[in-house]
Amino acid sequence: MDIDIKTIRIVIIEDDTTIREGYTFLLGNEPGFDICANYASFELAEKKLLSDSPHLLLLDVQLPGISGVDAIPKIKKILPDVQILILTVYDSEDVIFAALKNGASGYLTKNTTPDRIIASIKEVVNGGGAMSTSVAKLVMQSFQKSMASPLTKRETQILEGIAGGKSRRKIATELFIDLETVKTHIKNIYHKLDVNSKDEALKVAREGRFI
Amino acid sequence: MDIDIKTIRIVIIEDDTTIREGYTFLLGNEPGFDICANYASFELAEKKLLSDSPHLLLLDVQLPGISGVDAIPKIKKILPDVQILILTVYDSEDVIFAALKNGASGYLTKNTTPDRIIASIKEVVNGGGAMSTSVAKLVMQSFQKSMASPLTKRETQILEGIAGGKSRRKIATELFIDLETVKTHIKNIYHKLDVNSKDEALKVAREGRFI
DNA sequence: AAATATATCCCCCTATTCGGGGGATGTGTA
DNA sequence: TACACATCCCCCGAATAGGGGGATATATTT
Repeated sequence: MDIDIKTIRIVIIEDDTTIREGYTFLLGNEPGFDICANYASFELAEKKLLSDSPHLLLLDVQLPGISGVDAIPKIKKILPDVQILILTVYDSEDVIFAALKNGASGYLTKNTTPDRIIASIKEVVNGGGAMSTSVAKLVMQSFQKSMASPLTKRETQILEGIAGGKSRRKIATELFIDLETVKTHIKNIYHKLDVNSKDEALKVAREGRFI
Repeated sequence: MDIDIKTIRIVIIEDDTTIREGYTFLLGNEPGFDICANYASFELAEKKLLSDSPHLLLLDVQLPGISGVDAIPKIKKILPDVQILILTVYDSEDVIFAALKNGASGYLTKNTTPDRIIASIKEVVNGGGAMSTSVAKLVMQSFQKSMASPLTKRETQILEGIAGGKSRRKIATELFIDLETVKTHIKNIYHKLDVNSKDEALKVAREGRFI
C-alpha cells in the first residue's frame, strides 16, 4: 500500500499566485514530494512539461487562456503517463464530468484539507482515484435516476430502448411484443410527456431523470 | 462542516459474525455513534428497521438470501431517508455500479481503515459521498473512453451522435455540415469497423471503448 | 359495480431515415 | 507525390418514425 517511487515529482498549474505558492510550500515540505515547477497557465507550462517530467500534475480549472479541463488532453499528449489531479473551486456537474472524461485521476474541491490533499496525491500515484465528498456525491447522484416518473414500467423500458438508439422493431423483438404495441406505448409516452418526437421525449425524460 | 445530529443512529447488516461484531464494537466506541442493531441478513432486519429508525445503514453485498444490492431499494422503501453505505470485499464494476444506481450513498471496500470508515460515515450523514480509492478509480475509468480508436475525431463525433439516438439530419444540423457529409462519414465508419448497420457499429465501438 | 390504468394488438396514412452504390473537391500531412 | 481527412453531390429501395383511428383483456381503484 506504500509508494514504490522514491520521490513524487509534482507540477502545479494554478493562476492565483497566493494559492500556487501556498501549495508549493505546503507540498514541498512533505517528505517524498518534489515540486518540480509551478506555472500560472497551461501555455506557460506547455514547453517545459516534458523536461519537468512530473509523476503528477495539480491542475486548476479556471486558468487564463485554455481552461484546465481542455488542457488535460494536451497534457496527456505531452506526458501520457502523468496523473492529473484537479484541484479547484468549481464543482459544477458539467465541469467535473468533463474533467473525468478527459482523463483526470482525481477531482478535489478547494475546501479539501491539506492532509487530504497529500493523502489523495499518494493515492493517485499508487493507482487509486481521489474525489472530494461533494464530487463523490454528484457522481453517485448521476448514477441514480427516476422518481415520480409519469411513465409506467413498460413505458420507461421502451423509452430506455429508444434512448439506446434502438429502433421500434428492435425494441419490440427484445421485449417479445408486437411492433404495434411498441408504437402504442410510444404514442402514450409522447402524450404523457407532451412532446411529439423521439428527441423531445428523451430530452424531457432525461431532464426529469426518468431514464 | 460538523454534524448537526446529536447522535448518528447506525444499523449494520453483515453476515460474517466476526466482522459484524467487530464493526459494532469499533463504531460503538466512537463518540456520537449509536449502533441501534446489527443483523446477519436483510430478511432478519426487514421488520425491525422501522423501529430502529437509523440515520445510516452499513450494508454488506454478500448476504445470505437477498443480496445487499437488491436490498437497497427495499430498504429505501421502508426508510426513504436512510443513508446506505456499502462496506464489502466485492469491488467488481457491475456490483459497484448496481449499488450506486440503486441509491447507495457510498461504497467502501473492506481494506478501508477504521478511521476512514468513521470519516466516511460522518461525510455521508452530512450529505457527502464516500468512495474507496479503488472504487473512485473504477468510477473515473468508466467516464474515460477510447484509446487507439480507428475512427477520426469527426467520425467519433458522428458515431456518438448516433449513439445518442440522433438522426443523421440532426447530427448534420448540430455539426453544421451537410447531410451527405454525415452519410459519407457513416459509410466510412461502417467500413472501418467492418459492419453494415447502426446497431453493429455501436456494439463494436462500445466494446472497443471508442465511444 | 363502474371507472381507470395498463398492456396488448389491429388498420390507415405520409414523410423521413437508413443503407449502399457511384462519384468529386479541397486541405493538410507523411 | 501520395495518403488521410473532411466536405459535398447524385442515384436507388427498404425500413422507420410519427400521427390518426380503433379494439381487447387484466388489474387496480373508487
